[in-house]
Amino acid sequence: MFSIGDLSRRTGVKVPTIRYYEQMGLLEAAERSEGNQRRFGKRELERLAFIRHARDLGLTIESIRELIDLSGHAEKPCADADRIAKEQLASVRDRIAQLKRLEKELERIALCCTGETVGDCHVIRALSNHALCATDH
Amino acid sequence: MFSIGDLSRRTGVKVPTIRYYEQMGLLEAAERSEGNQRRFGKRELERLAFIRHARDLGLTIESIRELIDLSGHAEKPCADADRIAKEQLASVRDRIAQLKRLEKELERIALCCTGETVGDCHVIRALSNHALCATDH
DNA sequence: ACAATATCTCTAGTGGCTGGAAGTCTAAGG
DNA sequence: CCTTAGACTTCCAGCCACTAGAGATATTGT
Repeated sequence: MFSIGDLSRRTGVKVPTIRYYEQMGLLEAAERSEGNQRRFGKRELERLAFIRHARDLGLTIESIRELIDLSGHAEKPCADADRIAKEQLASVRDRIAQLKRLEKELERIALCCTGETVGDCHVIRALSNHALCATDH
Repeated sequence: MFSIGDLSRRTGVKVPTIRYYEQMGLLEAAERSEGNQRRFGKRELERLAFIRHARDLGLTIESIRELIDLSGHAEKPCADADRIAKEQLASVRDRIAQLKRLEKELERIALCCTGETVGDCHVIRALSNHALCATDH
C-alpha cells in the first residue's frame, strides 16, 4: 500500500493529475487511510501506467475510459479496442501531414529573412499576404 | 464599410472569433454604427487576414501580438519577427518528430490486432505493458 | 409596418491538466 | 510523548483559443 506521492513517483504522473483521473472515473475511488488519505496497491499502479501510456499516445480521456470498460469484459470481441487504436493512428497521421505543410510554409517564410528592418521584413510581408503561400491552409 | 458578418464571410473567421480577437487586442476596437454595431474597412480586413494566416501557421495569440507591434515600427530591425518565425518552425519540427514516434508505436499496436476477444487483445495488452514499446515516450 | 435575420453583451463551457489556499494527517527525530 | 516538517486533503481558479447560448437590440428586405 502506498500513498499518492509514492504512486506519483513510481509512475511519473503528478499528484493532482492522479486525483484528476480519479475524478474523471479512469481510476476507481481509492481506499483511504484512517486519516482519509488515499492508499493504492499494485492494481492501481498498473492501471495508472496503462492510462499514462495511452495518454502519451495521444488518446483522449474518453477513449481511455472506453478501453478500460472493454478490458473489464475479456470475452467480448476486441473490434472496439482495435477501432480506437486505428482511429488514433489515422488522426496522428493527419496531424503529421498538416504539420508538414506548415513546416514547408514556415521554412519559406522564416529562412528568407535578410536581416533588414521591419519595413521590408519577409516574415511580416508573407504573413500579410496569403497569396505568397505555396500551399493552401 | 462592412458588418462583422461580412467580415466573417470574407475571411472565413467566425463572428465570435472576430470579437474574441478584438478583446485580446489583436484587432483595434472597431468603429460603431449608430446602433452600436461594429463596422470594418479594408485595413481591418487585412489585419484579420494576417491574424488568420498566422494562426493557421500555429502562432500563438501572444506571438501575433508581438508581430503586430513590430509591424507598427517599420524602422526597427526585423530580428524579432525572424526569431518568432524560426521558433515556430522549430516547434513544428519538434511536434512532427514526436508524432512520428507515436505513429510508429500506434502502428505496432493497432495493426497487430488479430480480431479475437478483448481477453487477448493486442491493443489492450500493449497499452498495459509499456515494456512492449519500441521507443521511449 | 413588420418579419426575418444579424448583431450586441455577458456568461459559461471545452480538454487536460496545473497551481494555490487553507486546513488535516503522518512519519521521523529528540 | 511531543514537535515539526512535509505530505496529504478539498475546493476553486486559471491556462489556451475558441465556441455556444441567452436575452436584448439593430438592420434589412418586402
